This record gives sequence, C-alpha cells and structure tokens, in this order.
Amino acid sequence: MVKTLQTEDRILITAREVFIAEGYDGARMQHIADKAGINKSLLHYYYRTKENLFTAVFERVFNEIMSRIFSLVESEESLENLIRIFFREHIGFLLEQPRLPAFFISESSLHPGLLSSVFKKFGTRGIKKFSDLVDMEKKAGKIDDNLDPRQLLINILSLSIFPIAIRPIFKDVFSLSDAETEDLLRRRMELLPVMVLASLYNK
Amino acid sequence: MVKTLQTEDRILITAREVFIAEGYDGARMQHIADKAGINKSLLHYYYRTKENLFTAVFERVFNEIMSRIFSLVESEESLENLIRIFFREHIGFLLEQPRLPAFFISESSLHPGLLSSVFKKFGTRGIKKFSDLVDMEKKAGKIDDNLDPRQLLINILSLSIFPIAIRPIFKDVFSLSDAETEDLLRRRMELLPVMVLASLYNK
DNA sequence: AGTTGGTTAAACCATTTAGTTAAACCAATT
DNA sequence: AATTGGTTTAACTAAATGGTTTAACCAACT
Repeated sequence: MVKTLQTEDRILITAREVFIAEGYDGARMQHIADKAGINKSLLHYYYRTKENLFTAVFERVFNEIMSRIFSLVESEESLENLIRIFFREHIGFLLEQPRLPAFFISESSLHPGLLSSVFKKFGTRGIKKFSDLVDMEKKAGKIDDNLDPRQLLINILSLSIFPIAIRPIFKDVFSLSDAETEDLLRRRMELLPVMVLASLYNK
Repeated sequence: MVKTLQTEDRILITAREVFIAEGYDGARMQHIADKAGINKSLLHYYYRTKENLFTAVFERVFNEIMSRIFSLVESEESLENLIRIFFREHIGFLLEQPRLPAFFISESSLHPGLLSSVFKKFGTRGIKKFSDLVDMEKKAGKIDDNLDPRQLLINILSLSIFPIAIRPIFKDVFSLSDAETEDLLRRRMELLPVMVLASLYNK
C-alpha cells in the first residue's frame, strides 16, 4: 500500500516532467520509466496506456494552475489588490516553470477533444466568484459598467502567460542574453498592474 | 523545370498544413506525401529529411507572419492608427488560421535550437522602425517617456495572439458554443485598441 | 532516336514504439 | 510456512516510421 502510493505518485511526477518537457507526441514511455527508476512493465501496470497517463498528468497540472489562479479570488481581496498580487506571483511562478505555458497551449490546441472533459470539469465556481467581484466594483462605480469580466480575465492571462511561452523568440528577435530576457519579463510584474488597472478605471 | 517548381511548392504548401495541424512530432511524412498527391520517394527527393522540410516550412511561415506584423510599421502611419489597424487585421487573420498561434508557440518552445537561426535571421529592421516610431511620439510628448517599445510590442502580441491559441480552453471553461467563442474573440478587435492606447497616454 | 529530369511503384531496411506476457523475486502480512 | 501484492527481468509482438533503393515510366528537349 505504502509502496503503491509512492510509486504511483513518483510515476505521475516524473511523467509530468517528461510530458511538459517534450509534449505528448514527443514523450516516450521508456523515457518516463527510466527517469522514474522503474521499468516499462510497471508503468503500464499502473497506467494502462500512454493516453491514460497523459490525461492523469494533464488533469492534475490543469487543476493546480487553475486553483493557483482562482485561490486569490476566494481571498476576498479587492479587485485592485487581486490584480497586483496576481501578476507578481503568477509571473514569478511561470518564470520557474518556463515550459508550462507552451505545454498548456500546445496540448489544449492539439488534442482539444481528449482534454475538453478536464476543462469542463473545472468548476465555474472560480469564474462565478470573479464575475461577482467585478459586478460589485461596477455597482460601487469604480469601473466601467460595460466591462466583460471574461475579457478582463483573458487580458490578464494573455499578458502574463504569452510572453513566457514565446520567450525563445523574443530572445532571438531582440538579440538578448538569457539574463536580459529574464529581466524584460520580470519587469512586467510592475508594468502590467498599472496597465490593466488603467483599463478598468478609465472610460 | 516548371513541374519542379510546381511540385516543390505544392509539397511546401501541403507540409505546412500538416505540420501546423499536427506539430512536428505528430506529423507523418507519409501523410504529407499522400495529401500532396505524390509518393514518399519524391518527398525525400526534394527535402531529404523531415527536419529539412520542417525548417523550410517554419521559416516561410515565420517570415510571412513577421512581415505581416511589420509591413504596417513601414506604412508611416501614426502609432495610434497603427495599433487600431493592427488589431483589426491581425485578429481577423488569426481567426481564419486558428492553429497558427499554438503551432508557433509550441514549436518555438520545443525546438528553440533548431529554429533560433530562423528567428535571428529576421531583421532588426522592423523592430528598429517600430522603436523609432515610439521615440518620435515620445519627443512629441504624446506618450510616456519611460515606455519600452519592446514591452509595448509584447503586450500587443500577447493580447491578440494568446486568446486564439487558448480558444479551446476558454470555450469549455466558459461553457460557450463555437459561435459565442468566436464572438468573444472578435469583440476584442475594438476593445484592445482602447486598452492599449490608454496605456500609452496615461501616466 | 536518344537523353534527361521529374515521377512512380514497390519492396525493403533498420529502428523505434506502445503495449504484452510469463516467470521469478522479495518484503510484508497472515 | 504460505500467501499476497508490488516489482523486476527479459523476451516478444505488431505496427509504425523515417529513410533508401532499384527499376521502370513518361514527357519534353536535342
């Protein structure tokens, strides 16, 4: 029992690393087994197929990210604080997991059917809470009545996630060193709140 | 000679479709050959390896996109007009090529080494021109002196490209139909210029 | 009529890959 | 001492895959 959980978990952790690093199509079961320090038989013993293992991994990662994003919403902060905190923490987090954004985007676009149940399963709870918060601020006259909370959410995520996903391109196109690229991205922690908050109050 | 060009081009066009649809790892040479109406031998006769074919495709796509983005800059429009026009045209374009963003992000992140020469080859010309334009507006006192043109560029691209790359997730998370998702994205053509322009003039 | 270059057909190769099987092993449990 | 469940070893299958080879085909060119 103890061993079982250890192994099952270690497989999941290792599989996550490999899938994130190489994508579903690029990942090899043998590679996962080796890296987890077990053999292929055992891998298939726990997760019968590659698809199984992948969806298990993806679901876990997806839920982690989503609760990361929406746990803030539950904390009853004001919208303004929420946005400030989010950019700081989220960009910091992504800079430490640089392949995560591209992995997410790639797999969700490549196998939408496979993953759509995972997406749907994630509750509207967080989203509802976020919409409510936006509504409150509207009624308090602090922000534009026409603002669509979904658009706001998309904007926030776009501005924080995309640049990190596309980092290698920026590095080469702007002729930057790794440190300079990192610096450029890190500076966004302060730039983005200003920009997004301005888009709420003005107009 | 005539035939050669026809075929070589048809291969490239077909390979582009397949690579964009399935990614480098997911794409199959046989599939490309079949879809191009030729046999595998001929495919390898023109582009010896899969890697060759892929880089040829990617380079072409990359340059098309980049000149799409920067041709506007050459047109001597004001920054404000440029931003308005860009969002309208670019979002419209991407909505017709919905896999393009995810393809780009995925491959650039997965094989940065393979593609870095492609990225570097793309001139700093367009970027320089864009920076100059921003500088002019700074001197005219129209925008914040501290604005980094690279950050502005990243913001513009993030806000337009990312939402389309992540479309399947939004669709499911927001419980939308295809039409509603499309509508949500299309509305951004008007929302984004307002937001981005506000971020230039204020503060 | 003969040459040339693009093209096909089909077999072929070596390797990789996901997944299976069966027997043995070992530690903890009963 | 016997059982059980996780685990290994190692061989194996079946299919797929990138790439090669060889001979023949055909239209245009000389």
